[in-house]
Amino acid sequence: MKERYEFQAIEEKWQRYWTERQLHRTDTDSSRKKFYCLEMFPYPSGKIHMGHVRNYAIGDVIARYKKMQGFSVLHPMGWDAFGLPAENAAIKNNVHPAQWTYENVEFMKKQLNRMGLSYDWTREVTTCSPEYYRWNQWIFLKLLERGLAYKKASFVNWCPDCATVLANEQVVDGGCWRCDTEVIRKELDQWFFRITDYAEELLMGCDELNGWPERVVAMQKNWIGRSEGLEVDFAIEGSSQKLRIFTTRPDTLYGVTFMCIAPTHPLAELLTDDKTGLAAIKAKYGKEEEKEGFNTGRFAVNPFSGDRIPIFIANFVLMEYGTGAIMSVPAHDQRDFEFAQKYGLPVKVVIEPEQGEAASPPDAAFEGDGILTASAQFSGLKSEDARRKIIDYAEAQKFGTGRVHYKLRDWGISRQRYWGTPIPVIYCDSCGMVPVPEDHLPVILPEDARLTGAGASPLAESPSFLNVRCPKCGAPARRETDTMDTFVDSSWYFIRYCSKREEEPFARDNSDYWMPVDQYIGGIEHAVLHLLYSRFFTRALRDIGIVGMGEPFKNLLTQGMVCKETWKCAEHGWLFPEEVERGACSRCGKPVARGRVEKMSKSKKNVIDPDALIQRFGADTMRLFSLFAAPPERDLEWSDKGVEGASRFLHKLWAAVFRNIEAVRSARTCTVDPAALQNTSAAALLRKTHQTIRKVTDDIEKDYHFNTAIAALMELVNEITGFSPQHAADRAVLNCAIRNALLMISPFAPHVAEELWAEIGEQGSVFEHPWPAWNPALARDEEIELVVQVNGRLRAKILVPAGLSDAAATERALADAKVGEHTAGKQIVKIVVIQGRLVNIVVK
RNA sequence: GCCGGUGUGGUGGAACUGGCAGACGCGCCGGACUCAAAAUCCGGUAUCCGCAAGGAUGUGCGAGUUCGAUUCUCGCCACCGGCACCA
Repeated sequence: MKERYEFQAIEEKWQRYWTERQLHRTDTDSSRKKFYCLEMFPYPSGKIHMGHVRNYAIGDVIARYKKMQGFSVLHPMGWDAFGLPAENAAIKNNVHPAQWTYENVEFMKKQLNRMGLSYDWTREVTTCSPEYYRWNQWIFLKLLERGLAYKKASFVNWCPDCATVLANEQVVDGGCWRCDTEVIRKELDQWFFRITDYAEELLMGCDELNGWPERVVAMQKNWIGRSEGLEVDFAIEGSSQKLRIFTTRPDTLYGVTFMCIAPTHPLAELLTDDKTGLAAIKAKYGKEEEKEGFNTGRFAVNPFSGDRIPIFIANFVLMEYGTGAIMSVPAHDQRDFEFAQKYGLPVKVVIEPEQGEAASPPDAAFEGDGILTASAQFSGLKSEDARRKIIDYAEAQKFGTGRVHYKLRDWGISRQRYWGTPIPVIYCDSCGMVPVPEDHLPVILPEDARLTGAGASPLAESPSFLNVRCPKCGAPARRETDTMDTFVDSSWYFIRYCSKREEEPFARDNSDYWMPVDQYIGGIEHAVLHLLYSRFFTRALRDIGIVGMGEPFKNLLTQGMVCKETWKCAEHGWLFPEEVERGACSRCGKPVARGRVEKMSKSKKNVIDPDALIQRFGADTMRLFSLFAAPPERDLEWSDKGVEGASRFLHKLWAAVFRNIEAVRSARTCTVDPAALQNTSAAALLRKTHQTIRKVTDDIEKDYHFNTAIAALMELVNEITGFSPQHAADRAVLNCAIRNALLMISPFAPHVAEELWAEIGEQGSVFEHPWPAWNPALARDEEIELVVQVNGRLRAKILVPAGLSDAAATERALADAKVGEHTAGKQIVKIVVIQGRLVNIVVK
C-alpha cells in the first residue's frame, strides 16, 4: 500500500473497472424493488459547469446509496441536444449543428465519467437523433388525433430586420438580441398543445405532490391560476350583440358604473368609429405605466340593476384572459378606481366593511369582503353568501353562468428554426393539412439547409425538405416547416430511459416497472415550465394508453445554486479568480474590489472550471466538497479553502488506513464481543461506529442531508485516527470501524473507497456490499451527561448511567454541590425530568 | 400588491418531536516537528466582566405561551426568489 493518497491513478483505475465490469448497468427485474433516480439532463453547451457537478454529485450519492440498500436502481443520463446555441454556433463558425452538438456530447460525457458518476450509459438518449425525435413526431400525431394539438393564429415576437421569429428570451429590453431592432408583435399561424384541457387535473394533482418542495408546488398552482366566478352577458344598447364579461366578484355587480373591453376585443371595431383613437389605445395595450382608455359613447345595460353604463376601450384589459371584457366597480377594485378618477366616472359603494365605517368620500377602493348594500334583494348578505346566491340567480334568469378560468394558456410549440424536431404535417392543395403517416416517420432534418440567421425558417428554404408528395392523393405538396419547442423533447425523456435503446420507448412492461421517477433532481429554474409540461405529457400519454400513470415525479429535489464572490478591477472590469493576485489585478496591478457573492456565471467571471479542479484535487474531493458545504437545496458558496478541507479529509482517511493496514488485514473479522472490551477506548470506538451508521443512514434518508452525514463520517475518522490497537479485540474493532467507514464514504467518494476497500483485503467492488446496519445495543451510550438546570438555567452537568430512573436522576441532581448553591434557602416548587437529557429544578 | 423562502460565532453551516446553542469544516491563536518554511500532528477559539473560580449576555427586532423557545403563537424589520393591470 502506498503511503500517500494519490488520486490520479486511483480514479482512472476504478472508472475503468466499473466500465469493464458494467457495474452500472440495470435491467428490468420485476422481482426486486426499484428505485428510479434521475437528474435533469444537460444541454450540451460544450463543457460541464459547477451547477452540473453539484446536481450530478447529489444524484450519484442517492443512486449508489439506494443500490447498496438493495434496490434495483435506474440511473440514466442523456442530452437535451436540440436548441438555439447549436444553430448560432453553426452560423458563426460554419459547422453543422449536428457536428457541433455531437462533439460537445462526446467531450461532456468524458467529463461526467471523470467525475465517477454511476450512469447506465446503455440507456443514453440524445434528443437530436432521429431515433429519439421520431417519437416526438409520433406523440405529436397521437395528440393531433385526439385534438390535443391544433393550429391557430397567434402573436409572436418578430424582428423586422432579421425577418425572423424570436423566442421570449431573445427579446432584450424590447429589442432583438442580435441587432437591437425593436421587436414587433406579428400574427402567425402556430401549433399549440391543448394543455388547458388538463388545467384542472394538473391543479388537483398538485395536492398529491407531497415529495416536492412546497414553493415549487405553489409556483405550479400560481401558474395554472384558477379563479372561480361568474360570466354575465350585458346587453348593448342599439345592438343585438351582447357583451360578455367575467368577474370573480359577483357580489359587487350592483356597483358597476362602467365597462371596459380590450382594444383587441372583436367588438372594439364595432363599437367605435374613432379608428385613430382605437389605434392609439392598441399601441398602449398591455403597457403597465398607465391605464388609458376612451369612451365609445355606447352603453350597456346591467341585467341585475337595469343601470345604463358607458362602455370604454381600455389598454389594461387583456384579451387573453377571461372574456376580454370586464365590468368596472371603482368602489371595490383599485384599478377601476384609478380609471374612474382619471375619467371622472361615478363611484358606487355596494360593500360595507363588517367593522367600521367605509371612508367617505373614499380615497381608495375597498377590495375586501363585507356586507352588501344598495344591491336590491341581496343587500344585507355577506359577500361570500351573496356570490353564491347571485350566481344562482344569474343562472336561473339565464343571463349568466358560474365559470372557472385559468391563467394557464395553451402551449405554443412552433419554432421557426432549424435545430429542432420537424412537425410531421404536410399541406396539400386539394387535401388540406395531412398528418405524416406513422410508417413514414421519422421526418428527418435535411442536411442541405442553409443557416444564415436571417430570413424565414431554414426548412422553408430547403427544397429537398419542403417538397413532398401528398400521402393521401400523391399530388405535389409542402411540408410544415416549423420545428417543435425543445421543451417537447424533455417532456417525456424520462419515459424513454425506462426502455433500452434498441427497444421501443413505450414497452409497458418497462415503464410500468420503472415509472414514476422516485427521485428527480435539478435546478429551481425549471420549477414551472419543464415540470408542468412533463406532468401534462405524462397524463396525455396515459390517456393515449401508453403509460400507466399520470404523475411522473414522485419526489423532487431542487438543488441550490453554486455561488462565488466576484472581483472587479477599475480598468479591466470583472476578473476571473486566477486574474486576482494578492488583491490586485494581474494585468494592471491595480487593487481589485470584492463584489457580492453571486451565482457563478461567465458574465461575472466568478467561475471555477470543474476540469481544473479534478486535475488538482481529484473527483472525490470535488464531489465531497460540493456535498459538504451546504445541504443540497440551499445555495452553496464556493470556497477554495473548503475544497482543501475536503481534500485533507481524504488524505486523513488514507493515512488512518495506512497506519493500521497490517492490524486491519490481520483481524479479518468484524465480530467483537462487546463484553470483553469493558470500558476501553475500543468500546468507545465500537460505539462511535454504530452511532455513525445510525446518523449517516438517518441523514441520508431524511431529506438527503449529506453535509451532516459527512460531518459524522469526519468525526468517525477522527476517532479512528486517535485510536491505537493493542490486542486482537482492538484490531477487530478497528477493522469494523474502518470497514463501515469505507462503506459509508463510498457513495460520496467512490474511487478512494474502492481503493481502500481493496487494500484492507476485501474482494470485489465496495458497491456490491450492502449498506451497513447499526446495532442499537452497541450504539447506546453507557453513560450520559445529564444537564441540571435551576429555573431553566444550566448549573451543572453530571455523568450518570444511561437508563437511570427519574427518581434516581432527581436525587443525583439535588446532590450536586453546584446545584445546592443555587437551591439553598429556597423552596422547590417543581422538578421536571426529561429521560436521558435533563433535570430542571424550579425554586422560589 | 400577492405567494414562498431565509435571517444563528470571524466564516460555510449544526441542533431529535419544545430540553446543553454553535456539531463538522474553514479561518485565526498557541504548541510540537524543522536550520527555516510548507505540509502534518496536538491544543484553544460566541461576546462581555474577572488573575481565576465563576458570573452575565447571546440564534434579525418586539411581545406572548411554557419550568424551559433557534424551535410554537402574534406583530414588525431586512434580504432573496417567483408571480403580477389575471377582472
